[in-house]
Amino acid sequence: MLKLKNTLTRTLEEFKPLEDNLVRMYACGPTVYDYGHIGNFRTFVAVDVLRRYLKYLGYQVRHVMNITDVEDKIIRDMRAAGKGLREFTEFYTAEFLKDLDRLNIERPEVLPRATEHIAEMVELMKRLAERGHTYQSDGSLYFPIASFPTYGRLSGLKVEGNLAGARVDVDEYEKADARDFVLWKAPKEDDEPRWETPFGVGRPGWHLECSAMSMKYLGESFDIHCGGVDLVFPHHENEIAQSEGATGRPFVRSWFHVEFLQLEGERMSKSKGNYYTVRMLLDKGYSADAIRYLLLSVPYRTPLNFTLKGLDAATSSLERLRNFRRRVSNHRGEPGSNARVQALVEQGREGFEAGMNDDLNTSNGLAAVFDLVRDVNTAMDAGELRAGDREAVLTLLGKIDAVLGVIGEQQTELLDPDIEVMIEERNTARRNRDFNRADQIRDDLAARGILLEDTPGGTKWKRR
RNA sequence: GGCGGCGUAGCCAAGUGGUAAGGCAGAGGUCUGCAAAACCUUUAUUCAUCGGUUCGAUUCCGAUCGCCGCCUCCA
Repeated sequence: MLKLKNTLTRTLEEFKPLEDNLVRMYACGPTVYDYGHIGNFRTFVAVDVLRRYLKYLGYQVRHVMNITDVEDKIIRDMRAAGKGLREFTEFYTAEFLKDLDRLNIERPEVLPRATEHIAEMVELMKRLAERGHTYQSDGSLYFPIASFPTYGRLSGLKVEGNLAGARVDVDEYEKADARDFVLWKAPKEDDEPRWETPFGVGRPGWHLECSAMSMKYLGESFDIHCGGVDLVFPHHENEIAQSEGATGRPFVRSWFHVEFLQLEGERMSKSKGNYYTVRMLLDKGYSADAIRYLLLSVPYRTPLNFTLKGLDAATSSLERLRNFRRRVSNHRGEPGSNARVQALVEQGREGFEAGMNDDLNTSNGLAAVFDLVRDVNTAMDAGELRAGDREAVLTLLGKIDAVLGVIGEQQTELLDPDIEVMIEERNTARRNRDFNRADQIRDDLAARGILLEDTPGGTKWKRR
């Protein structure tokens, strides 16, 4: 039984969808004005592991992730780039999607763009206006938090306390109360993107987008809402106020917040150059799989220290998993199965699920996988693995990797004929105890990225 | 100042009121012509520091120090 920690209640709760077998989840996506960095992608990988594990458990998943394609920084940077809004945001949206693919992050079922949902936002504002949750000031529309008594429940920030004392001196808009937030923003300059609405000309506030789009695609109440911890306040707090203010119904059952990532023990900072994009790491020769592995190897609610040394370790760990699968695949065993090995497989499955069920504790899930690797390797060394066991191990490994998404597809490509010839020539040399010749061929192949292993079942090869 | 996360071996880290998972790296060994892969052994008398509760605390409580996040449309 999957248990998830819920930021709203601050407790570990048994997960059960509101509707039968369907899980409706929303994740706050990127603001497309620049390339994403690995801190951003920690969150998206964590959400991906969540959705994949839900599917592993047999749920159908409807996952929505917004693309914020109109916002202050976008406007600032598109001007600097001398581009139009659409042209500018399409570029970074495409780059974002490429990074999702590289990191083997499954596409959400729906990827709505804010600028394509202005009508829904207007509808939402109408409902809020009817219920007394809006006021107009200086051409913009605001949400008065005094109209929503439970404001602050998610973040635990007391309205009378910190919020009242928060710094508000450089506010650009006229608000009745410094804590109120904007729903619809009047343009500040002539060339800003804008839309005509009954609430005036302007563009949407960030919070409004997420409420409008999540409810459009998932309904007024849904199961899980995801995002980085930094979004708890004010973004998610405001989403709750807007959504529940408009519908009078509970917005989200469970809030899933991913902790921050540190880089080499320090805060990530673009201005200090202390950050990595996926592309930057690929250019350094690291694999996207290793990046994904490192990002998901630490439970999502724990701070993660991302280091290049850690990436090396992740690369080696992945290598171990792949070697294992290759070895099992190549294993020739007697027909039938061995009860002891079958028990190991069952133990591995249970261990993996126990870890994942505990609020997606991937550290413990992976520990169970590595225990399985060691125990099955030992069984193979002892000649205890039979054909049925091989299938059982591979099946389990496949199911687990459908969640982790790091091991990847089994290598099935064929070698070039001339390489086959070289391997054969080397084996002939070995039989004749001409080891100099044999080692020379092995070195030549290694230079071409083909690594050899001499096993009792013959010479095996792998790339890289 | 308020709220929250964290501080465990060289590195990344799990964890529980009863005596420290897993991965990487290191050392020794088995196997191998040599490798590779794999396996075995080994690497924290100790879990930031100081007090307290307890038969017993890394795990609970208090204080202190340090890192990170939010309180400003930043994952």
